[in-house]
Amino acid sequence: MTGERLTRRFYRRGPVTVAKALLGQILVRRLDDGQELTGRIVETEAYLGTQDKASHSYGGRRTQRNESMYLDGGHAYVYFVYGMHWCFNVVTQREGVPSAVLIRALEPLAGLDAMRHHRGRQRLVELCSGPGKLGEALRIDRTVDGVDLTSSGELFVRRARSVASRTVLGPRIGVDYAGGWADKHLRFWIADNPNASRRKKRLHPDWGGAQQKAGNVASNWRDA
DNA sequence: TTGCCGATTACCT
DNA sequence: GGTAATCGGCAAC
Repeated sequence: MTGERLTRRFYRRGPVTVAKALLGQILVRRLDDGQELTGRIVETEAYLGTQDKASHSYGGRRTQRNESMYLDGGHAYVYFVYGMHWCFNVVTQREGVPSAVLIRALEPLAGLDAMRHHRGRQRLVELCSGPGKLGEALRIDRTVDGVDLTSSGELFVRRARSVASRTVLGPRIGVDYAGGWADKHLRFWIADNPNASRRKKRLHPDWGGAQQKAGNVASNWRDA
């Protein structure tokens, strides 16, 4: 019933590996009243750490806000953006190595009515199809920043029976300020899933709107 | 359907 | 004082 939970060993790998492996897994949020809200992870982004200009830990930056990125793999890194949204990340690699995976979209599975209430919207596809949306739908905020996903009862990732799906990759979203790092194909999603976040065309010679098969990721980026 | 823009605030320079 | 790993509404086409 509860299912197997992803372990420390899973999260301690590199962010690209973890970002791809998280696709298809089940994010579980248990509220104070015991209700379980769950969703299948359908879109992720890898943030490589100190060398990655798009990462909050670029150049070794360490502040009160991003402190959780320095925790051991398997902890939650939750931050506040644009004055109104909470974004949920899974910390990867070892303590002191500030890399993470942003969970960008879910396919809602359980607790749909609660999610609708939290979001103030009815349509399934509008509940968790974006990092800010899923944060609101699952009531993820500063209270779960730094939580250990390998032991917490209120937030963790359940291993799915099967994660067989065609996956694709492309540039990360909203990181245009990161120069060349904005164009690296470090976003991964399950092909044709209606719950993936919707973003329009991106003009860049390496991108051009085409999708690459995730199997080609090794030729672009891989964990050191 | 595409694209622009305001909302709103914690945190950093 | 400026900006941000976003979202949703609205105008124009």
